[in-house]
Amino acid sequence: MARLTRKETQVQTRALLIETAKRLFLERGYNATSLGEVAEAAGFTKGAVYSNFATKHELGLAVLEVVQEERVVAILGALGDAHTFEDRLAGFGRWAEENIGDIGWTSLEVEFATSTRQIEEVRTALATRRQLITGVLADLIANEADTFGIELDAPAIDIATHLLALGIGLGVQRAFDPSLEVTVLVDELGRLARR
Amino acid sequence: MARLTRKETQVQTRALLIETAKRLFLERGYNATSLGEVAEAAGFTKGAVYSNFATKHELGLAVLEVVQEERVVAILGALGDAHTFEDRLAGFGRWAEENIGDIGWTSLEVEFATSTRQIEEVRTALATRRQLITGVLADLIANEADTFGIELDAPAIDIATHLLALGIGLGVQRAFDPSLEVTVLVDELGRLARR
DNA sequence: GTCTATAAATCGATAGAC
DNA sequence: GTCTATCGATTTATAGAC
Repeated sequence: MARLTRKETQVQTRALLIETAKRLFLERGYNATSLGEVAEAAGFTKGAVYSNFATKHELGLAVLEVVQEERVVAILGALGDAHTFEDRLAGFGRWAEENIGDIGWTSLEVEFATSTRQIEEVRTALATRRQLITGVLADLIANEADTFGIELDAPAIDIATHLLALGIGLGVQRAFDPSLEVTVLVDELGRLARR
Repeated sequence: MARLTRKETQVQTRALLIETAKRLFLERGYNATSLGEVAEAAGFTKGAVYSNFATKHELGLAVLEVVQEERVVAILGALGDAHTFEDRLAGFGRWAEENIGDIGWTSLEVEFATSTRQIEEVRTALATRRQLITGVLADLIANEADTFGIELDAPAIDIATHLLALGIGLGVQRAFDPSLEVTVLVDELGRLARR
């Protein structure tokens, strides 16, 4: 292993801070987690955090970026390499049951978004990312429809918006009421796909 | 005007505190509003708040209760006294466009729910209220379907869960991205109703 | 029941040494 | 770039007077 350059160690530190913050934010929530706790858990002090992130919400944005990327990758992976539409739908269903509102992805996104709504910089960043993610999901839907010869009765972007909102709404409610089933999301996807 | 008894003045104070807190929570958010600000804006001091509410989240729960009641009443009112199904649907559409994610109802509910997720007492209270509201909405849907002879292809409770989640998801996203249209909700309602 | 005063704790952010 | 030390501001919550 070659010695790391300064640039490399900084990238490493930054990544470690984001990873640690992600874990703590998911476990305890954004507001309930202090920068000091993040720093200590990562093996640094607050100074290291502020050397890499100007403010707490900048760290929050970085964490959210990672989380959202992972979520997109997870959805793609959930569809798997199945070759029939039913199998792919089933794969998504299994993923949804295990992930919607369970680990806390949705809670974190939503807590962060609502808690920082005063900060214009954060608001626009979240809006941009929302549009990006919706677009990716829409492309995925359009591609699935094309592959399996399904006719969509609404623009893919509308269906994506619909499903994303449904997932957020179910996830945030499920976080405080685990009795809420997410089957409605899977059912709806099947319905949207078939009509 | 007869002189108020002690009990009456306390009820009045409590109501005034809730009303003031509601306004500030909606404007600035739950976390960003301190109890001192609430007390001062209502013309009291923090002592008065703590005489009526044991903790901040207890005040938050009281505010949310009022907000949720108002929301249910508003939905009922939005349907209006129209006698055709199309008119009632149109009334709901107008209400949705003006209210979903605009004033901040959804943001407040969601911010409060996610920020207090550690507090078991709050969690169960929110879960109970969620089930209650979903039930009320389900009854409303079943009643509308019955009145206008519409056949529902899913249990009313599932449709209610679906619409509520959709409204929350759209509202929370619209709070930070006003470019998001809510027509998808109205469209979906019409679709759910007709099939 | 409300007010005054204050406790007690925390947190985000900064300054300066290394 | 990271650490130590600390500031400064704020907050929830409490104790005691009225």
